[in-house]
Amino acid sequence: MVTIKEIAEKCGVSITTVSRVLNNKGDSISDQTKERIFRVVEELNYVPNAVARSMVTKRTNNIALIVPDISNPFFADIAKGAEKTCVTNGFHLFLCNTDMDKEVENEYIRVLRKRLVDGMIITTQNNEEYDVIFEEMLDSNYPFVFIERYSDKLKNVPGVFASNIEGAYSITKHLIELGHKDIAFLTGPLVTSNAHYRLEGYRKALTDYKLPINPELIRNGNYKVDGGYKETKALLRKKIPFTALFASNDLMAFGAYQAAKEFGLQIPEQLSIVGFDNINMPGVIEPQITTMDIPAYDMAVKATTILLDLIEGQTPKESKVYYPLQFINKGSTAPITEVKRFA
Amino acid sequence: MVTIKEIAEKCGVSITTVSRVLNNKGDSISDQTKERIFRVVEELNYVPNAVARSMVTKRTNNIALIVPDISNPFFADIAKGAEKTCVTNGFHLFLCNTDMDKEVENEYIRVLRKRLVDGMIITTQNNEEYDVIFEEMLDSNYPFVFIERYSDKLKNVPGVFASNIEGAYSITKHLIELGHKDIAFLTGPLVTSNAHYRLEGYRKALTDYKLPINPELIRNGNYKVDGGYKETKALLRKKIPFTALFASNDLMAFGAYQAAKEFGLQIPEQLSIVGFDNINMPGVIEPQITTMDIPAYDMAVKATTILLDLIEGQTPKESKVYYPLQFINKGSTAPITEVKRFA
DNA sequence: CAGTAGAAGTAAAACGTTTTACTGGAAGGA
DNA sequence: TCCTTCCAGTAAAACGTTTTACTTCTACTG
Repeated sequence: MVTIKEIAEKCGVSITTVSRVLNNKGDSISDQTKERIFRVVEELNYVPNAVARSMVTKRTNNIALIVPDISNPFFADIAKGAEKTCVTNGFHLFLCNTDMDKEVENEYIRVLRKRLVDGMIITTQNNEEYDVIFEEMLDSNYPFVFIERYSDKLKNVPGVFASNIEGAYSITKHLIELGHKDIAFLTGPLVTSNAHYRLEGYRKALTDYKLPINPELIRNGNYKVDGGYKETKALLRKKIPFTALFASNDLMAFGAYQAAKEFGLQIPEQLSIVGFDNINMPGVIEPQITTMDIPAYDMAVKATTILLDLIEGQTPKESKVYYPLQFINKGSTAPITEVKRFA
Repeated sequence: MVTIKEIAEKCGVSITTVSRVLNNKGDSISDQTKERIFRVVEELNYVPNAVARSMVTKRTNNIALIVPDISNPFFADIAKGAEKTCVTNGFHLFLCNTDMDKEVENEYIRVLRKRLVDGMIITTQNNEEYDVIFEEMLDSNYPFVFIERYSDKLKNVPGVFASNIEGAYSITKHLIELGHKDIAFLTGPLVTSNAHYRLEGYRKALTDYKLPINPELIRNGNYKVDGGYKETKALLRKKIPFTALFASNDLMAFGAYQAAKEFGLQIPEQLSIVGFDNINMPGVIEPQITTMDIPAYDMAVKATTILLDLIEGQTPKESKVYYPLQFINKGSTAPITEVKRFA
């Protein structure tokens, strides 16, 4: 590797001069010298060592985004928002995919925290047992931001959140108003706060409308297609009657749809299905799935902005932001009057 | 930030000792001292600075994977394979998503190359104009590997490739053998080598079977759903008759499917559709789309293994690997005899 | 008792930059 | 002529580690 020293030698100047020129701080370096340096840099194909640079500047200009499942378009949107914001601010984004594995998530956090990136954005996956890491990071003033990860113990961490309770409430209400009484619910992985909140919204709606909560209709999913499929199959096999199903995210709703189809059910005539997230999926099902839109991209932009403020040492204008969700009717629900109940 | 120096002072030992203990090189440090050091490290919440460490070891133990479109499940699979291989080898993977933007890709390469990562895996997106960067990297011995990116100018870069020509040939042959003569083709972005090869396979099959190549049936897509949709719509609107459509990847095939459905076409009765990649999509369409399976995960594992070898300074056993593809019939094609030709 | 080996540790260089505080000389002004 | 200012540039410290080569002491061997 060619270093700045070699450039300096070859140019017959000091390394200070080279450094200055290369960093555009050469207010008092003659044009000839500058030119000569640039020429030699080109010639020797010199690439400054960012690691050495970071050591003295204490900056990498990189941030990391930790996501549980990059194949979920919801997180792909988050990634895009974060990336865009980074790029327009001279930062770079490293994406870290944990595959919903706590250990992997933690390992990433541990590694990244060693100053490899200037800060991180962490999405979902709660793992209370590891909250201590965040407390340490908070103590040592390491900049990080949450997206959709809430913990009472970590109230002071800036974050960006969807109004999950309200969202789940309103989509459940939609089903109730169509006359549904037996509404199945697929949770997300209960290690995440949003999975809890969505369940809470569902429960609250049922309670407010004086409908019983049937624990048998509530099943634990994993926010993935296969989970939605499996749990719905299980529900259908058990023959507990239900006329609507609320999957905590769209991916599971897809799985539920598939399971229902295989069971020969017409959607929405025989079964209403709703999801959550409003992900942009190429899946060409008909009808598409009614859902709650979460402004993932905007949330990511906001989270990144907050993080960058933190990195610059500024207190961000808002450090906790809640986003309202929007009901998107795509036709996968129907009034119960039309329901031809399946056996 | 607490440094190794502070730990050393608080323990009343030299920093050498601390470093040794922390790196498990303390073959000759007494157990008491070790224990004391660990206690103080814990107490002060010391996190070694990876940047400083990297500077002397010249290693980061991180590699980067650059992908054009992380929302494409094909690349999500690649990412998983790479990540897995990294983790089992004590490395970490940073994912960089370029959104198919050459400039962004290049910026990433430029930044990463400054020793922020020990090497990189670069997938698709050719941009000949920038090949010079790779030549430089080759010259300076910077470790990198291609997945599905081929350039004659860069023959010496190790890489892992799908047998695109053969694959495209055989799936086209499948259509021809069903009696199709007018087979539309949606290309990928022609800045990628694999888009070219798939087109070549298609052409070759037509030629071998003495079928004319109709340029009007070949349209340039972008490997995304919207591209498949748009180009298929355009084809259908032009009323140039075709009875089969070969989309260069599954994402575009989804778009094509959607377009065809909107046109009221039955699939496969009125239009046979095939894709490429065999991505694992939740889209619950029926029939699913016949495709060529590319062993993305395995390819990524291989590419990562090669890269890690390179990083360790070993010459990898194989530095250019071609993977055969497998035809997967999912029922989206039908013999032409059944085709009720659309107007 | 001299010599040696091992145990437990240390001082200092090195990694490749940036940055702070300085220097030598030329030009300009009084 | 002397003083000041500006220009063009430099030396050296600093960043936080790892690593090489060394030291000191104790215990053991013959």
